[in-house]
Amino acid sequence: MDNNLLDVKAKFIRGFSDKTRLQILHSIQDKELTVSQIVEELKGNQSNISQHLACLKGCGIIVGRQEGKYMYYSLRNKQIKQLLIMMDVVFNQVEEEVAACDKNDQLDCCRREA
Amino acid sequence: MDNNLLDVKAKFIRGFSDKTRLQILHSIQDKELTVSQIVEELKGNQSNISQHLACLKGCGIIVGRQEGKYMYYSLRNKQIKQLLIMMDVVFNQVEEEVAACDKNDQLDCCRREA
DNA sequence: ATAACATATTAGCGTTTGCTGATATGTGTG
DNA sequence: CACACATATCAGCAAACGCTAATATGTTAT
Repeated sequence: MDNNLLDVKAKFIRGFSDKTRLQILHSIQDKELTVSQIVEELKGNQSNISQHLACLKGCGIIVGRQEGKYMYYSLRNKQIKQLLIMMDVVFNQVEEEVAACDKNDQLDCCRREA
Repeated sequence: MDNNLLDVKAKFIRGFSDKTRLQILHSIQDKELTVSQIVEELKGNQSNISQHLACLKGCGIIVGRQEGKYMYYSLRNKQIKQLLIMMDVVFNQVEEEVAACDKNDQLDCCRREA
């Protein structure tokens, strides 16, 4: 794969790799929501959520649709939803596997502090 | 979802969100490889690759198997491979979609410098 | 035009990340 | 044992990230 494309792909995936963004994605998994609705749902900070939305949009993961003074966000397409579901499934699987089999092979990515 | 579990899930996904790690995963997608084989294949730095392997292992994405003085790494299970493939497919789709339809909605995640 | 609301953007910060180079650990071999 | 080789870990640094608070932009209603 083209070297630069690989960078873009990494950035694409990084879009999914944050707790707040995962929460946002979950909240709009099946319905469009307004920024303020998302802020409300996550009990988050407006600026913070807005930045994460910009990130997700920049990654191609979500799309925005302006309607009046509201901005509605939703997943870009069905495949993104499927990917989210699959990430979930595989993650849960791995979690179980790790918990059940390898007591010494804990999930604790990179330099995760205690 | 439990708040902490969501953090772990984010870390899990973060495992996939780096160019070098994507390259490593690609190189061991269908076969086990030794650290030095991976270093060779990516033309990378041994320390660097080793750290990325530790990260991938900590994320539960890959597993290591020692054999003599060699350490063989491979994907943890078939589902990880499927997830990788699906990430690929969805990413390519999004890329096309963005390139074809929304000239103004460029893929350029978060604060990606020029 | 002004006011009120919804969202985006900016600045500054502390933390985390990824890299390199040096060093440590581990494993087989003479 | 000493030695070579394979891998892991550490230290230090620069860049990227995520957060908050403040401010700017945009949209509707009065």
